[in-house]
Amino acid sequence: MKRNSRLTASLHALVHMAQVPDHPMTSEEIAGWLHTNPVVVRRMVAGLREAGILSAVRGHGGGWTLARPAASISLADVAAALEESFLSINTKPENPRCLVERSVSRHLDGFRLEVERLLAERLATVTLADIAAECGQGIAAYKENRHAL
Amino acid sequence: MKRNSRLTASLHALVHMAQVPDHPMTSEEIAGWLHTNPVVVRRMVAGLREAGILSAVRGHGGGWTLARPAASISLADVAAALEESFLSINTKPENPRCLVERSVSRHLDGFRLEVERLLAERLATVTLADIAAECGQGIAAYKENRHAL
DNA sequence: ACGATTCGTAACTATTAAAGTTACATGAAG
DNA sequence: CTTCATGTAACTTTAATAGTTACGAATCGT
Repeated sequence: MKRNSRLTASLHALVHMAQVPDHPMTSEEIAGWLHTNPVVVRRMVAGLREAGILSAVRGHGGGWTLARPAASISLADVAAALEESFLSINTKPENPRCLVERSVSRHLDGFRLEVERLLAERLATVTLADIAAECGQGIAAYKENRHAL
Repeated sequence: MKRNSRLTASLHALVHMAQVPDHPMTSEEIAGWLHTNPVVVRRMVAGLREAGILSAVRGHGGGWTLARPAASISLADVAAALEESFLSINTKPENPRCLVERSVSRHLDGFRLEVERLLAERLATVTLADIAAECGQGIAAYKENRHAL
Protein backbone atom coordinates (compact mmCIF):
# COMPACT_ATOMS: atom_id res chain seq x y z
CA MET A 1 0.00 0.00 0.00
CA LYS A 2 1.24 3.42 -0.85
CA ARG A 3 1.67 6.17 1.69
CA ASN A 4 -0.99 8.81 2.27
CA SER A 5 -3.71 6.64 0.88
CA ARG A 6 -5.54 5.46 3.96
CA LEU A 7 -8.76 7.20 2.95
CA THR A 8 -8.63 5.87 -0.59
CA ALA A 9 -7.83 2.38 0.61
CA SER A 10 -10.51 2.38 3.30
CA LEU A 11 -13.18 3.62 0.92
CA HIS A 12 -12.12 1.05 -1.61
CA ALA A 13 -12.69 -1.72 0.90
CA LEU A 14 -15.92 -0.23 2.26
CA VAL A 15 -17.54 0.08 -1.14
CA HIS A 16 -16.75 -3.55 -1.88
CA MET A 17 -18.46 -4.42 1.39
CA ALA A 18 -21.41 -2.28 0.44
CA GLN A 19 -21.74 -4.32 -2.73
CA VAL A 20 -22.17 -7.56 -0.82
CA PRO A 21 -24.05 -6.76 2.40
CA ASP A 22 -24.18 -9.46 5.09
CA HIS A 23 -21.11 -11.12 3.66
CA PRO A 24 -18.24 -10.67 6.16
CA MET A 25 -14.94 -9.90 4.51
CA THR A 26 -11.68 -10.99 6.05
CA SER A 27 -8.63 -8.82 6.43
CA GLU A 28 -6.81 -11.35 4.28
CA GLU A 29 -9.25 -10.70 1.45
CA ILE A 30 -9.05 -6.93 1.78
CA ALA A 31 -5.27 -7.04 2.06
CA GLY A 32 -5.26 -8.77 -1.30
CA TRP A 33 -7.17 -5.91 -2.88
CA LEU A 34 -4.97 -3.27 -1.35
CA HIS A 35 -1.78 -5.21 -2.01
CA THR A 36 -0.77 -5.14 1.59
CA ASN A 37 -0.75 -7.11 4.80
CA PRO A 38 -3.77 -8.26 6.83
CA VAL A 39 -2.38 -6.65 9.99
CA VAL A 40 -1.98 -3.32 8.20
CA VAL A 41 -5.62 -3.55 7.18
CA ARG A 42 -6.81 -4.32 10.69
CA ARG A 43 -4.81 -1.40 12.02
CA MET A 44 -6.15 0.90 9.33
CA VAL A 45 -9.82 0.15 9.92
CA ALA A 46 -9.64 -0.02 13.70
CA GLY A 47 -10.97 3.53 13.84
CA LEU A 48 -13.87 2.62 11.58
CA ARG A 49 -14.97 -0.02 14.05
CA GLU A 50 -14.75 2.39 16.98
CA ALA A 51 -16.74 4.92 14.97
CA GLY A 52 -19.54 2.43 14.40
CA ILE A 53 -19.01 2.20 10.66
CA LEU A 54 -17.74 -1.34 10.60
CA SER A 55 -18.46 -4.24 12.88
CA ALA A 56 -16.08 -7.15 13.25
CA VAL A 57 -16.81 -10.75 14.04
CA ARG A 58 -14.03 -13.03 15.14
CA GLY A 59 -13.58 -16.67 14.49
CA HIS A 60 -14.62 -19.03 11.80
CA GLY A 61 -16.71 -17.33 9.12
CA GLY A 62 -15.98 -13.97 10.69
CA GLY A 63 -14.69 -10.76 9.20
CA TRP A 64 -16.01 -7.27 8.68
CA THR A 65 -19.39 -6.02 7.63
CA LEU A 66 -20.84 -2.53 7.46
CA ALA A 67 -22.40 -1.68 10.81
CA ARG A 68 -25.12 0.46 9.21
CA PRO A 69 -26.72 0.88 5.79
CA ALA A 70 -24.30 2.04 3.12
CA ALA A 71 -26.62 4.92 2.28
CA SER A 72 -26.12 6.33 5.78
CA ILE A 73 -22.31 6.34 5.61
CA SER A 74 -20.85 9.39 3.92
CA LEU A 75 -17.25 9.78 2.84
CA ALA A 76 -16.98 12.46 5.50
CA ASP A 77 -17.93 9.91 8.16
CA VAL A 78 -15.12 7.68 6.99
CA ALA A 79 -12.61 10.50 6.82
CA ALA A 80 -13.50 11.64 10.32
CA ALA A 81 -13.21 8.13 11.70
CA LEU A 82 -9.71 7.77 10.26
CA GLU A 83 -8.65 10.93 12.09
CA GLU A 84 -6.32 11.70 9.24
CA SER A 85 -5.26 15.23 8.48
CA PHE A 86 -5.23 15.85 4.75
CA LEU A 87 -3.70 19.30 4.79
CA SER A 88 0.06 18.99 5.23
CA ILE A 89 0.62 22.61 6.05
CA ASN A 90 2.18 23.50 9.35
CA THR A 91 0.38 26.39 11.04
CA LYS A 92 1.88 26.22 14.51
CA PRO A 93 4.57 28.84 15.10
CA GLU A 94 7.78 27.36 16.46
CA ASN A 95 8.76 30.53 18.21
CA PRO A 96 5.58 32.38 19.23
CA ARG A 97 7.65 35.40 20.29
CA CYS A 98 8.38 36.31 16.69
CA LEU A 99 5.61 38.60 15.49
CA VAL A 100 6.25 37.71 11.86
CA GLU A 101 5.96 34.00 12.44
CA ARG A 102 2.79 34.48 14.43
CA SER A 103 1.20 36.60 11.75
CA VAL A 104 2.08 34.17 8.98
CA SER A 105 0.78 31.23 11.00
CA ARG A 106 -2.44 33.03 11.83
CA HIS A 107 -3.23 33.70 8.17
CA LEU A 108 -2.40 30.18 7.07
CA ASP A 109 -4.37 28.67 9.91
CA GLY A 110 -7.46 30.60 8.90
CA PHE A 111 -7.14 29.32 5.36
CA ARG A 112 -6.51 25.80 6.59
CA LEU A 113 -9.74 25.78 8.60
CA GLU A 114 -11.74 27.12 5.68
CA VAL A 115 -10.31 24.55 3.31
CA GLU A 116 -10.91 21.69 5.72
CA ARG A 117 -14.49 22.82 6.11
CA LEU A 118 -15.02 22.80 2.35
CA LEU A 119 -13.51 19.34 2.02
CA ALA A 120 -15.69 17.99 4.82
CA GLU A 121 -18.76 19.53 3.18
CA ARG A 122 -18.01 17.91 -0.14
CA LEU A 123 -17.19 14.54 1.39
CA ALA A 124 -20.52 14.65 3.19
CA THR A 125 -22.43 14.79 -0.09
CA VAL A 126 -21.43 11.30 -1.20
CA THR A 127 -22.24 8.00 0.49
CA LEU A 128 -20.85 4.52 0.09
CA ALA A 129 -24.15 3.54 -1.50
CA ASP A 130 -23.75 6.25 -4.13
CA ILE A 131 -20.39 4.88 -5.21
CA ALA A 132 -21.52 1.28 -5.03
CA ALA A 133 -24.44 2.19 -7.30
CA GLU A 134 -22.08 3.81 -9.80
CA CYS A 135 -20.08 0.60 -10.03
CA GLY A 136 -23.13 -1.59 -10.26
CA GLN A 137 -24.33 -3.20 -7.08
CA GLY A 138 -24.71 -6.70 -5.74
CA ILE A 139 -22.95 -9.99 -6.19
CA ALA A 140 -22.50 -9.52 -9.93
CA ALA A 141 -20.65 -6.24 -9.50
CA TYR A 142 -18.66 -7.70 -6.65
CA LYS A 143 -17.43 -10.50 -8.85
CA GLU A 144 -16.76 -8.01 -11.63
CA ASN A 145 -14.42 -6.22 -9.28
CA ARG A 146 -12.65 -9.19 -7.84
CA HIS A 147 -9.23 -7.89 -8.90
CA ALA A 148 -8.48 -11.34 -10.17
CA LEU A 149 -9.44 -10.40 -13.70
CA MET B 1 13.14 22.82 10.92
CA LYS B 2 10.03 20.75 11.22
CA ARG B 3 8.62 18.72 8.39
CA ASN B 4 5.83 20.00 6.18
CA SER B 5 6.61 23.58 7.00
CA ARG B 6 8.37 24.82 3.89
CA LEU B 7 5.64 27.32 3.12
CA THR B 8 5.53 28.66 6.66
CA ALA B 9 9.31 28.85 6.85
CA SER B 10 9.67 30.54 3.47
CA LEU B 11 7.00 33.10 4.25
CA HIS B 12 8.62 33.78 7.59
CA ALA B 13 11.90 34.61 5.89
CA LEU B 14 10.29 36.58 3.07
CA VAL B 15 8.32 38.84 5.41
CA HIS B 16 11.48 39.64 7.34
CA MET B 17 13.07 40.59 4.03
CA ALA B 18 10.06 42.72 3.20
CA GLN B 19 10.61 44.60 6.43
CA VAL B 20 14.13 45.64 5.46
CA PRO B 21 14.17 46.16 1.69
CA ASP B 22 17.55 46.51 0.00
CA HIS B 23 19.26 44.74 2.86
CA PRO B 24 20.52 41.37 1.58
CA MET B 25 20.03 38.58 4.07
CA THR B 26 22.37 35.64 4.21
CA SER B 27 21.32 32.03 4.45
CA GLU B 28 23.21 31.90 7.73
CA GLU B 29 20.97 34.60 9.15
CA ILE B 30 17.77 32.98 7.89
CA ALA B 31 18.90 29.56 9.08
CA GLY B 32 19.18 31.07 12.54
CA TRP B 33 15.55 32.19 12.44
CA LEU B 34 14.31 28.87 11.19
CA HIS B 35 16.58 26.87 13.50
CA THR B 36 18.11 25.00 10.65
CA ASN B 37 21.09 24.83 8.36
CA PRO B 38 22.16 27.39 5.73
CA VAL B 39 22.24 24.72 3.02
CA VAL B 40 18.71 23.65 3.84
CA VAL B 41 17.65 27.27 3.45
CA ARG B 42 19.35 27.68 0.09
CA ARG B 43 17.73 24.48 -1.13
CA MET B 44 14.33 25.56 0.14
CA VAL B 45 14.33 28.96 -1.55
CA ALA B 46 15.95 27.84 -4.79
CA GLY B 47 12.51 27.72 -6.36
CA LEU B 48 11.76 31.24 -5.20
CA ARG B 49 14.78 32.51 -7.08
CA GLU B 50 13.78 30.68 -10.24
CA ALA B 51 10.27 32.08 -9.91
CA GLY B 52 11.59 35.62 -9.76
CA ILE B 53 10.52 36.22 -6.18
CA LEU B 54 13.99 36.38 -4.70
CA SER B 55 17.26 37.45 -6.20
CA ALA B 56 20.56 36.26 -4.83
CA VAL B 57 23.92 38.01 -4.84
CA ARG B 58 27.08 36.06 -4.16
CA GLY B 59 30.21 37.14 -2.43
CA HIS B 60 31.05 39.70 0.17
CA GLY B 61 27.96 41.61 1.34
CA GLY B 62 25.75 39.30 -0.67
CA GLY B 63 22.62 37.42 0.25
CA TRP B 64 18.97 37.48 -0.74
CA THR B 65 16.62 40.33 -1.40
CA LEU B 66 13.09 40.43 -2.75
CA ALA B 67 13.21 40.59 -6.53
CA ARG B 68 10.03 42.70 -6.72
CA PRO B 69 7.97 44.89 -4.39
CA ALA B 70 6.52 43.02 -1.42
CA ALA B 71 3.05 44.26 -2.34
CA SER B 72 3.25 42.40 -5.64
CA ILE B 73 4.10 39.04 -4.07
CA SER B 74 1.10 37.09 -2.84
CA LEU B 75 1.22 34.03 -0.64
CA ALA B 76 -0.11 32.10 -3.63
CA ASP B 77 2.95 33.16 -5.66
CA VAL B 78 5.19 31.76 -2.96
CA ALA B 79 3.21 28.55 -2.63
CA ALA B 80 3.30 28.01 -6.39
CA ALA B 81 7.04 28.64 -6.54
CA LEU B 82 7.67 26.03 -3.85
CA GLU B 83 5.80 23.46 -5.95
CA GLU B 84 4.60 21.85 -2.76
CA SER B 85 1.42 19.85 -2.63
CA PHE B 86 -0.55 20.60 0.52
CA LEU B 87 -3.22 17.96 0.12
CA SER B 88 -1.86 14.62 1.21
CA ILE B 89 -4.65 12.58 -0.30
CA ASN B 90 -3.84 9.97 -2.85
CA THR B 91 -6.24 10.09 -5.79
CA LYS B 92 -4.42 7.88 -8.28
CA PRO B 93 -5.88 4.38 -8.47
CA GLU B 94 -3.26 1.68 -8.08
CA ASN B 95 -5.22 -0.81 -10.10
CA PRO B 96 -7.27 1.08 -12.72
CA ARG B 97 -9.07 -2.10 -13.68
CA CYS B 98 -11.04 -2.13 -10.45
CA LEU B 99 -14.22 -0.14 -11.03
CA VAL B 100 -14.62 0.58 -7.35
CA GLU B 101 -11.16 2.01 -6.97
CA ARG B 102 -11.62 4.15 -10.06
CA SER B 103 -14.91 5.52 -8.85
CA VAL B 104 -13.55 6.36 -5.40
CA SER B 105 -10.50 8.02 -6.89
CA ARG B 106 -12.57 10.04 -9.32
CA HIS B 107 -14.73 11.49 -6.57
CA LEU B 108 -11.80 12.29 -4.32
CA ASP B 109 -9.87 13.83 -7.18
CA GLY B 110 -12.73 16.18 -7.96
CA PHE B 111 -12.84 17.31 -4.36
CA ARG B 112 -9.07 17.67 -4.27
CA LEU B 113 -9.10 20.02 -7.24
CA GLU B 114 -11.87 22.11 -5.77
CA VAL B 115 -10.11 22.38 -2.44
CA GLU B 116 -6.81 23.31 -4.03
CA ARG B 117 -8.55 25.99 -6.02
CA LEU B 118 -10.06 27.48 -2.89
CA LEU B 119 -6.73 27.47 -1.10
CA ALA B 120 -5.00 29.15 -4.03
CA GLU B 121 -7.74 31.78 -4.14
CA ARG B 122 -7.36 32.59 -0.48
CA LEU B 123 -3.56 32.64 -0.62
CA ALA B 124 -3.81 35.11 -3.50
CA THR B 125 -5.64 37.65 -1.33
CA VAL B 126 -2.68 38.29 0.97
CA THR B 127 0.70 39.76 0.04
CA LEU B 128 4.00 39.86 1.87
CA ALA B 129 3.46 43.60 2.32
CA ASP B 130 0.15 42.95 4.06
CA ILE B 131 1.78 40.75 6.65
CA ALA B 132 4.79 43.00 7.05
CA ALA B 133 2.42 45.87 7.71
CA GLU B 134 0.61 43.87 10.38
CA CYS B 135 3.86 43.30 12.20
CA GLY B 136 5.01 46.87 11.84
CA GLN B 137 7.33 47.67 9.02
CA GLY B 138 10.88 48.86 8.63
CA ILE B 139 14.09 48.63 10.58
CA ALA B 140 12.38 49.06 13.94
CA ALA B 141 10.07 46.11 13.39
CA TYR B 142 12.93 44.08 12.00
CA LYS B 143 14.90 44.60 15.19
CA GLU B 144 11.77 43.84 17.22
CA ASN B 145 11.64 40.47 15.51
CA ARG B 146 15.28 39.56 15.68
CA HIS B 147 14.55 36.32 17.54
CA ALA B 148 17.36 37.19 19.90
CA LEU B 149 14.97 38.66 22.45
C1' DA C 1 -14.34 -30.41 23.98
C1' DC C 2 -11.26 -29.39 20.26
C1' DG C 3 -9.23 -27.59 16.35
C1' DA C 4 -9.60 -24.24 12.75
C1' DT C 5 -10.28 -19.66 11.89
C1' DT C 6 -10.28 -14.72 12.46
C1' DC C 7 -9.90 -10.39 14.81
C1' DG C 8 -6.95 -7.35 18.25
C1' DT C 9 -2.73 -5.72 19.44
C1' DA C 10 1.97 -5.36 20.93
C1' DA C 11 6.66 -5.38 19.51
C1' DC C 12 9.81 -5.36 16.20
C1' DT C 13 12.03 -4.46 11.39
C1' DA C 14 12.14 -2.28 6.78
C1' DT C 15 11.34 1.48 3.83
C1' DT C 16 11.42 6.06 2.37
C1' DA C 17 10.94 10.97 2.13
C1' DA C 18 12.86 14.85 4.13
C1' DA C 19 16.19 17.27 6.94
C1' DG C 20 20.80 17.88 8.09
C1' DT C 21 25.83 17.84 6.93
C1' DT C 22 30.19 18.07 4.41
C1' DA C 23 32.68 19.54 0.67
C1' DC C 24 33.88 22.25 -2.90
C1' DA C 25 33.20 25.09 -7.12
C1' DT C 26 31.65 29.80 -8.58
C1' DG C 27 31.46 34.55 -8.27
C1' DA C 28 31.67 39.27 -6.20
C1' DA C 29 33.63 42.99 -2.93
C1' DG C 30 37.24 45.19 -0.97
C1' DC D 1 44.11 37.66 -3.92
C1' DT D 2 41.78 36.96 0.23
C1' DT D 3 37.32 36.74 2.18
C1' DC D 4 32.66 35.94 2.10
C1' DA D 5 28.48 34.33 0.07
C1' DT D 6 25.65 31.51 -3.02
C1' DG D 7 24.97 26.88 -5.86
C1' DT D 8 24.94 22.17 -5.75
C1' DA D 9 26.31 17.42 -5.42
C1' DA D 10 26.91 13.61 -2.39
C1' DC D 11 26.36 11.66 1.72
C1' DT D 12 24.38 10.73 6.61
C1' DT D 13 20.74 11.17 9.93
C1' DT D 14 16.04 11.29 11.38
C1' DA D 15 11.28 10.29 11.68
C1' DA D 16 6.91 8.69 9.93
C1' DT D 17 4.77 4.85 8.02
C1' DA D 18 4.35 0.34 6.16
C1' DG D 19 5.27 -4.31 6.79
C1' DT D 20 6.11 -8.47 9.74
C1' DT D 21 6.00 -11.76 13.53
C1' DA D 22 3.86 -13.45 17.37
C1' DC D 23 0.35 -14.54 20.28
C1' DG D 24 -4.01 -13.93 22.97
C1' DA D 25 -9.15 -13.79 22.58
C1' DA D 26 -13.32 -15.02 20.51
C1' DT D 27 -16.27 -17.78 17.55
C1' DC D 28 -17.79 -21.62 14.60
C1' DG D 29 -18.13 -26.46 12.84
C1' DT D 30 -17.58 -31.00 13.99
